[in-house]
Amino acid sequence: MPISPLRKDAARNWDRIVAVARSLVDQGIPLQLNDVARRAGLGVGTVYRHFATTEALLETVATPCLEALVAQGEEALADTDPRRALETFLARTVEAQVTDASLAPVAAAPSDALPHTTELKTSLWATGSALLDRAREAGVVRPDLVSADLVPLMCGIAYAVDVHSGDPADRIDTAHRYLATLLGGLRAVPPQR
Amino acid sequence: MPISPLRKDAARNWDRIVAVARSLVDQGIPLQLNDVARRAGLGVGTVYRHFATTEALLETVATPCLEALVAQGEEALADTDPRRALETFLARTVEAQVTDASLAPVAAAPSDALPHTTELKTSLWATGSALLDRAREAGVVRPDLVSADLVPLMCGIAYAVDVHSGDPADRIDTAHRYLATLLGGLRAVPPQR
Amino acid sequence: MPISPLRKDAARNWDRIVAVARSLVDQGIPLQLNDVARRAGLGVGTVYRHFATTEALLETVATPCLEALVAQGEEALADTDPRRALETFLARTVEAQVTDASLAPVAAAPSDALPHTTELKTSLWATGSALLDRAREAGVVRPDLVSADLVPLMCGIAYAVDVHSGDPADRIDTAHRYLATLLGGLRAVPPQR
Amino acid sequence: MPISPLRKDAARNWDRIVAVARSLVDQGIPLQLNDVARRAGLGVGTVYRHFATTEALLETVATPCLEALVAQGEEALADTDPRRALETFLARTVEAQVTDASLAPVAAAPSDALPHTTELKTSLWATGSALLDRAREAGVVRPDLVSADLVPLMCGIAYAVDVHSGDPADRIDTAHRYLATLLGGLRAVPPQR
DNA sequence: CATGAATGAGCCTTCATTCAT
DNA sequence: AATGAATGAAGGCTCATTCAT
Repeated sequence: MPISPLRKDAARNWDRIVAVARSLVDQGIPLQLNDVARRAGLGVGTVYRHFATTEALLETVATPCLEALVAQGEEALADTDPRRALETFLARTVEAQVTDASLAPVAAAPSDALPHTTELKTSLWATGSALLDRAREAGVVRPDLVSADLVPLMCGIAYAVDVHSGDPADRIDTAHRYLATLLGGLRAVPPQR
Repeated sequence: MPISPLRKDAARNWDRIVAVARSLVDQGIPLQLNDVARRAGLGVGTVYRHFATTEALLETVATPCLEALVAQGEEALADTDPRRALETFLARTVEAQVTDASLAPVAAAPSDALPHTTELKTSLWATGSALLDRAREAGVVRPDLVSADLVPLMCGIAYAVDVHSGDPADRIDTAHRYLATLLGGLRAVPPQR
Repeated sequence: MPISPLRKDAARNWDRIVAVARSLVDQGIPLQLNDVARRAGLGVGTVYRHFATTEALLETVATPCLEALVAQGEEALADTDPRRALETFLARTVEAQVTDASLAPVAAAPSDALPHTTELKTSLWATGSALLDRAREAGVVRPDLVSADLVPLMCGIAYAVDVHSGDPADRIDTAHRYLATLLGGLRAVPPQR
Repeated sequence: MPISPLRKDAARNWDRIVAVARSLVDQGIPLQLNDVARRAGLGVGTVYRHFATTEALLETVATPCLEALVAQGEEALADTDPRRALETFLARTVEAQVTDASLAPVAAAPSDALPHTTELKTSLWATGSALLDRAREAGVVRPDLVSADLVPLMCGIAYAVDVHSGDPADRIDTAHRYLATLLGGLRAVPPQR
């Protein structure tokens, strides 16, 4: 949502822009501010006023979903079973990524256009980190995986689902299958044999 | 290498182009046929004559590496330990991907520019498939992973390594760590608890 | 200062705008009304209400300096030595131009945005003209230079100083040197030889 | 002229571009590569291929004139009268500047787009410098003017002529008058009084 | 009076591809 | 076969000015 309260008409334009961007993202069409402006029936300048860069717009599109994930992270932290807490949280994470095309690029980006995005990502990272630590201490995950690996691995799974590219309806199932496999390996396996 | 025998000068040009492209790929510079032509000291037309599209050139650059992987697949098939065979083969696969920037896009592409690329990829797929089947029959991998998942998962790991983006020298280690985790999960784990 | 009495708040805005513009001019940043508005913490409309064009604002910024020059012109007219009167006046003129970046464009402009600017420039022109005439009658300047040449020559010197572009601290010295040279030539030199 | 020999058609385009640019310069219309392309009936890319920047095109337009000046510099150096040599050279210089609008910006620019331009400017500077030194040694110019002042002063005169802005036909006369004045001052004048 | 959102023409630049030489 | 000039659509971004609130 816009940082400072906007005039009603400006707010309507802001909404339109984000809506158009959302629909483009959903159709897999790359965001271009000129294009967004045209489709929204607005001048380019208007779009640039609201979103200085493509990234800023994309992050704005992704924000609601990131916020939902943050909320789900809170819930996971409340779960007393360390393994279930971690696994549920990661499941929500990959589900979101394979469901909403705006997330993957935002998650993988090394830097953010909007401070708010950074806050959300930091919060998510902290949650994941806490959940992983707790699980590790409980001895339910292998000890050589660290919190800095969580984001790459989740992005990797989402990417794998993209590469798999079967029926769009199967994306979530595939994601679950891949995550389950990874989680199987994440469990504290003594290097067998 | 070029499919049909070329005149000697044409062959030299072909080599130059591929060499330039290889060095660009290694430096992380996106391939552009104009650019390649200039750096190779050739006309654009010459480059287009040899490689109709950027993809064709990229696949050509990737070919030796794919061929090496095919050879390693043969070796793996000769290994009598089903699990070790599979795991070794997958390890070679991800190592190649994180080492050679030309592979990831070729591996992930749903279609190929060159028939030869398709042959190599098909061969690799068949090898992976055979190794996976054998391992599954031996009961050493979980039964819900099918051969169509191998490529996506390997690409996913390579992507995860990219997202991790630490010291380039650590890429192989990171790749091994991620693969080990996945393989841990790949092992025939009874849904615990 | 604003022509007609303004409401107190309007006057405060006017002051802010001019102050911001002055600081921009001093930093060599080109005036843009949008930019000025933002830096002044005002709406663009407010700035446009006060100053219809960039030129109007620039002339307003230049005004105090022009007024000071007019005053110095009065003093020069009171000097009984015709040559010294002229030379001192011209010295003040170029010093002002190389010191205050708002002057050069205003001085060189063939037309003005503000009537008051025209008045000041006319007054300065008249002063220069009178001083030149007096000097010419006294036989201390060459006869082929006319009052219409004074402004161009002073602007030319200021421009030459810009082109010279050495240490900013040397600008005045350079200007003096160039003016001295010109004045040397201005003196009633019989085409020697 | 183009550095390496061009194909006939390319040469024709090069000529067209330069001709269009020349006519724009003569009409006082600012050069814009897109605009030049349109007027020349060529694609933008063609213009960009020949001239990477506006400055490069402008310098190309100015080149013949600069070359002529260089030639006149050679002649001046052959003149045995130190004062006449210097004064004639400077006269040619300002005449060129007020006659050809492409010169002033090129002369005043602190850096050049084309190496050839730099060569020409360097050569001119050296010539002016030599002529000035010779004149100074002969005691016919004041000692405090150095070669680094020549370019600024010539540019200043040209600028003064622009500011004067009378009948275009009078520009050369005005330039001569201003130069004569300056030269009068340049002569070795003991600080009189 | 003040605001500042909206406009959109206008400029710049890149690059994949074609085709005359 | 080789060349490389030409093309021009496409995309990015800025900024002076207007006008609804």
